[in-house]
Amino acid sequence: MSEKLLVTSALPYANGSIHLGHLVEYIQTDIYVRYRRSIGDDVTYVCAADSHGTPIEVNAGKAGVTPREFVERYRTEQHADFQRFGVDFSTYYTTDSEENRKWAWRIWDALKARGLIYKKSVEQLYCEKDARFLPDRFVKGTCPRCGTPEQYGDVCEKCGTTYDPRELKDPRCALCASSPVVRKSDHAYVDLKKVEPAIRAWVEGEGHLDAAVREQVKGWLDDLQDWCITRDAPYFGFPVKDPDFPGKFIYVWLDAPIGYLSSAEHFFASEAPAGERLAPSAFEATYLAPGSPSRLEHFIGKDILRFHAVFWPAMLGAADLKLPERLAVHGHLTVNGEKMSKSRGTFVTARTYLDAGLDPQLLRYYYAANLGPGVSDIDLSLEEFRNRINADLANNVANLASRVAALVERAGGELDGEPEKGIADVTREALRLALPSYQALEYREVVRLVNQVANACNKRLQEGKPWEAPASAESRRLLVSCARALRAISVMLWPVMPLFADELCAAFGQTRPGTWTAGFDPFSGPPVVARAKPPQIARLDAKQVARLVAAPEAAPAPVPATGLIGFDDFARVELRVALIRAAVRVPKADKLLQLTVDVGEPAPRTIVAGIAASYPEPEWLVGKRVVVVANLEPRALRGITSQGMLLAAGDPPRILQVDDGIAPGTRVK
RNA sequence: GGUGAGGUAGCUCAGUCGGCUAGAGCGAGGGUCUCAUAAUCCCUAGGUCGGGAGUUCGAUUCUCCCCCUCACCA
Repeated sequence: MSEKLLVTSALPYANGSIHLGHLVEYIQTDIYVRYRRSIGDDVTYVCAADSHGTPIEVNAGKAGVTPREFVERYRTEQHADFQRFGVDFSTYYTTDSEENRKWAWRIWDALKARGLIYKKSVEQLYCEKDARFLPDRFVKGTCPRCGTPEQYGDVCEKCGTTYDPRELKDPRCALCASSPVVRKSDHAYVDLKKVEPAIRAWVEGEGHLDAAVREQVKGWLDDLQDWCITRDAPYFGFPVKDPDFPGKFIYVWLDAPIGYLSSAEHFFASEAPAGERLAPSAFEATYLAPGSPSRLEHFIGKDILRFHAVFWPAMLGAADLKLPERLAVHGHLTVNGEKMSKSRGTFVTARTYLDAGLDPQLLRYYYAANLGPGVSDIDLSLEEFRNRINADLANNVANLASRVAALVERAGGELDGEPEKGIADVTREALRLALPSYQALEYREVVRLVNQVANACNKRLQEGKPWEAPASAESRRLLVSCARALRAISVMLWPVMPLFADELCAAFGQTRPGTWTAGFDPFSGPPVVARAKPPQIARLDAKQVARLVAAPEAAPAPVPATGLIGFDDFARVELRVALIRAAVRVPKADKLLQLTVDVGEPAPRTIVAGIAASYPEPEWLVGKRVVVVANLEPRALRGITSQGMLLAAGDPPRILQVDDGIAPGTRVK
């Protein structure tokens, strides 16, 4: 009965922080994964940082670190953010891995062996100063149609015209502002027309795509354009091994989806629990081979549909791998009805949400309440968010739990017995309908069902007035009915709000079934007791929600009038003990020393400190222990990236030393 | 310009394989209980189902034309 699934969310580009728009997808996927696990399926949920491409290569350079370091920083941050929102990946790997290199080369070879790759010479803009070809978004110029200046190389924001970067008037390199020249280069193209029938068969296959999406994709298939899969150096990515394309790199969009496979392979080979590991060959036989006993499901946003519905099946098919059982496509997030925008302050990051003091489960609930299987955008209206949470969770569900708990307490002892028919019918029906709704990604429907059950209970309490005689047989029966209906709510809501659901069940001494099946009956089970206070959902007020869209670039955190800071402010500063390994003067700088310090991490850090005046012989510092701010944003001083700051005092400043007994890396509290 | 999706109560949406008085939740107005988080529960919306034409005994649901919104593409 139980199925094996490999489920993926799109791989976030390791070039920025996670925002609420990303979270629509990861929460949608995570809810599905949890639903599947709760019905007893064996789900591996794979994700990774998409680590290649020109923007990463360029931005790493600007930050003064290697692309690999740059990517790793974002990968770590992204993974932590996802975890805070309850997104339960089996693994969060990277596309810049040996496994992925191997898979990318294998798929290239497969495309080649099928005769799908051909060479074409193309003209592109080339910046002689930076010695690189310029991708569309690295060119700025004047729109050839409407004359608007400062437009990117692919599309005019003003008039919406799309064009070739070569058509721009006064093109400029976005990096150095010099004028690019046109230069030719040979590139590899995939001849998609040759595999069009196979792609079409998959697209039209039952259950693979939502109807509206399918129509969209079929439109593309009628006029397939070939796909360029190489890029010129400098590029952060895998080199092409094929001797026909010397010096070229594999385009990031070829190796990104391959990251699904390589990350899963990596998980089974080295991260899975000991008893569940699979060697690459066994993994492939179980999850990737045609006819293998598992489902492959991808969740993506509509913006990357073409890559997943056209290119990806072509790649998999060429490599004799099975095609996905489902491609679930969602719409974008708007905030207060508009595209997220930094200038309007509606570009809300995961951190901003958490910093506003909001429970991540509330966002999960709101998304669930608005998510269906279609591609329509969902809007995070602050007003609606607040209404939804207050009306459904605080007033209806959590308040029901709260009143039932108080009454169970007054009824005394353990309660058991047959439920009231009315409540039982509504509840069983809701459970029955919730299963297929989850399967169909109709989370809106599940949320509706949950509220229907809570509403039926609230209504009966109002009629039955069990507070007048809590210990009477009728009251006890009603309370058992409500407590167990809450158990059903816990089961239905668990994929959306796992912590809340677990607490809800436990509060009445109830349990969630190990496996939620159609046969599960919430009305037979352990007796109802008032074991713990049920979980609370505090009503949100407008002020709290408004913190999400606080004015952009707002004044630095307002210091309270007293000049005091809260503990939280202090806790955000990560102070650690560091051991100085080396210290040298920074050339042409009177005050700066470049220090190499050990802060208990695998690699030492470089810190530039303005303490040279006090230490004419920098070597004296070697072996000393100091305190550094470890989570300070890296900053370049005199061309050297300083990864932190050390505490010093006086004028000229001298270091604050630490006892020898304290190990490098120890957190200072 | 092409392709695709969509336009139903103030808001978010459901629905009709053509048919009795077109539904839900939220918001708003009025009332109610007091176990509960000023929560619950009850009543109140009369919306040309984007516009027009056609098919039909009958269309919001089918056909055609038009308008508008969104997405993708050239």
